[in-house]
Amino acid sequence: MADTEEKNRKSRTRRTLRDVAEVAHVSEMTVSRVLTGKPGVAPATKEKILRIIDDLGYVPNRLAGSLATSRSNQVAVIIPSLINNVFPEVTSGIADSLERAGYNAVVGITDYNPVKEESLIRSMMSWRPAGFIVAGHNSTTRTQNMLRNADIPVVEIMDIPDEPVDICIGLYQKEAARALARHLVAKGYRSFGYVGLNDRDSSAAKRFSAMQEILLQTELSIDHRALFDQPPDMVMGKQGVIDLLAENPNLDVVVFSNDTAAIGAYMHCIEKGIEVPEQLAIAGFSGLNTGQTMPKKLTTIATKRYEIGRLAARAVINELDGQNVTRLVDLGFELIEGETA
Amino acid sequence: MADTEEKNRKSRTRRTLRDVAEVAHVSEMTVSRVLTGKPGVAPATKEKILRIIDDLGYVPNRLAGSLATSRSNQVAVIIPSLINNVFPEVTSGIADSLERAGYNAVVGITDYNPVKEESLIRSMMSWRPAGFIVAGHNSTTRTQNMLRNADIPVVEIMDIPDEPVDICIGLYQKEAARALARHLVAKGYRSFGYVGLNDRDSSAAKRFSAMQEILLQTELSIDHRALFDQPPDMVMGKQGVIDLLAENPNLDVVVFSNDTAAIGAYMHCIEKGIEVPEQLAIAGFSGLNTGQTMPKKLTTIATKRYEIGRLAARAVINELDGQNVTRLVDLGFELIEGETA
DNA sequence: CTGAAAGCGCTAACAC
DNA sequence: GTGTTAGCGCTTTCAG
Repeated sequence: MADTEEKNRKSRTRRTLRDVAEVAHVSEMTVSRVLTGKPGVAPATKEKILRIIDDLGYVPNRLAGSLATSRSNQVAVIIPSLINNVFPEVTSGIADSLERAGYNAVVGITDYNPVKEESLIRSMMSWRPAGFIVAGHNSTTRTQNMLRNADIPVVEIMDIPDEPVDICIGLYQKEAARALARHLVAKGYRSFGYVGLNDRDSSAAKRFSAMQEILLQTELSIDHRALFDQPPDMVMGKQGVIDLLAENPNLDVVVFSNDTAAIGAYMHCIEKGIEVPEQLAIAGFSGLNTGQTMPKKLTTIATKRYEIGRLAARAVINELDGQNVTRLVDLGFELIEGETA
Repeated sequence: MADTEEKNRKSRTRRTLRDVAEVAHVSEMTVSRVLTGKPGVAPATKEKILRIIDDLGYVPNRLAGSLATSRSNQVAVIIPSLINNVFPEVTSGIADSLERAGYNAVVGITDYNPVKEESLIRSMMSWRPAGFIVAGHNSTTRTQNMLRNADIPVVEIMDIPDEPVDICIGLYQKEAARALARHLVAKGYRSFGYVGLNDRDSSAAKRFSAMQEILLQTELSIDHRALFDQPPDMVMGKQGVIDLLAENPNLDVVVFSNDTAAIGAYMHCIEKGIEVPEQLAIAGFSGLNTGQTMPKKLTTIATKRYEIGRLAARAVINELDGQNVTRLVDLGFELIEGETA
């Protein structure tokens, strides 16, 4: 217990630079220099100041600092959901990478709601973060404008949009969806079902229409859909497949908007003795670990989630550093030809 | 495109209250009143100001605002990891609940590292957040002191610690672990294995020792452990069970520090034709959806993750509002007697 | 209903 | 090496 006098009583008013300066018999500037690691402070003074800072339990006030410098170490991160397993992974990549460079992530969750997204971004903008990383592009026009007019790095991730605000890092969702559709057609499936979140999830919607396109080329189409109002988790995947089979027992294959839902459906099949893929094939999207650890590996599209996050954070940092940053990074995807489709 | 003059050129220097005030021919104070929703502004003036704000695309600077008021709408959230499925769920609960009250979550990830935790908390503290929500208590003494001396609400979540900093919401991990241990003993298992993260995960460590205590009462003990250096995911759960069985093929039951790992192990058993629970029983911890959707429901301890998050956020908000807040909320746990143990 | 003055805690830009 | 001055953009307080 190295408490100085004040014991554990919560200090009514926090200490300031001034307090430190007074105790050290130096000016505030000198303390500031020590704090910001600026050169030009005598080693002895520096040491004394550091000791006093520690003694006093002084914590700098970055509100004041940032206001004065108009620089911040906070990076705003906007994601649709944390329940959809994809986003914790990209967020981890972002947070790890930011943290290594002394930045913090301020995470906002839009719940796939464009209105929420807009107000969230507006609110975060008011903290004057160093940059923005945005996943999901349900963006309203106002959101787009805000991002375009922000004089800070903006990185869009996951889906590469048609008209990027600035930097973007991810993959062409449509291409990925097409690859999956082609694979399924080639495998000989003919009667398609789909389970996903409703149109709020624009990335998934994009993928769905891309798959339709491909199927139509061979006079096929996804005729049966089970859409939910929440990001599909395992329970919904299961429910989705039940609904679809009730609607059309002859379904060949069901595509799920994410792996988690697909896994739920697969579990259901194991339980009910439905042979996968002989009786019913299953395909997901994401390439989560979970799907690849199942007794039968899930057929899916693997994306580089952690890596996307990591690179997005790097892009923000490098852009702030004035380095040359590639505006568009396509990390691609990998079709995992598993055993479920 | 409702851009006023400046088109899409990024405005070099952001607009300020003053800009708005000048255009509106009023003082900054009047604009400020409108912005903060304070009464005492003529409806006409108010309307005009609002229009101008919109035209100008003015975004308030909360750094300045917070500095002036020493109030903030940011709540710092400290969690060990986003990969461990438990934390996205509590974080969702927190974010949802905060957002509804106009607050934002600033999420920091400690990676189960006390040193990182300390520096993270210090860094977040310097933003003068409205409150702190902390999960995981690997806390160093300095961390504890920082939190104790912060004159803002601090809520510890998940595990109820022996010496709470202030408010805490969660469950007694030890009790939960004991309940599980008793169940397994009652079921007749005698040869125990354990798979988990190493001691960095203090909650899991706590649970482990609590289980040992119970087992020792009947002259049993967990003799075989597979510890990893990362939060156990499915792949590790699988690897863990392989390692343990290699070490001791007569193992009755393996306890995993989380459901995800347990599921990985279960998948392995299905694959290898190991009968669960006849040949090998499996138990997890958390009660994730995934485990309960498997063909055989996972035996585990269910915790109220989303709810803990939700209540933690409410506690911060209510405390800030000066309402009476219960200092200790035990949300308990539920032993799920699944089919795997 | 509106405005003027002072200051939140820090740092940039100069002096010395 | 160190100090002084002037703000960053907002809000509080008090006047009118």
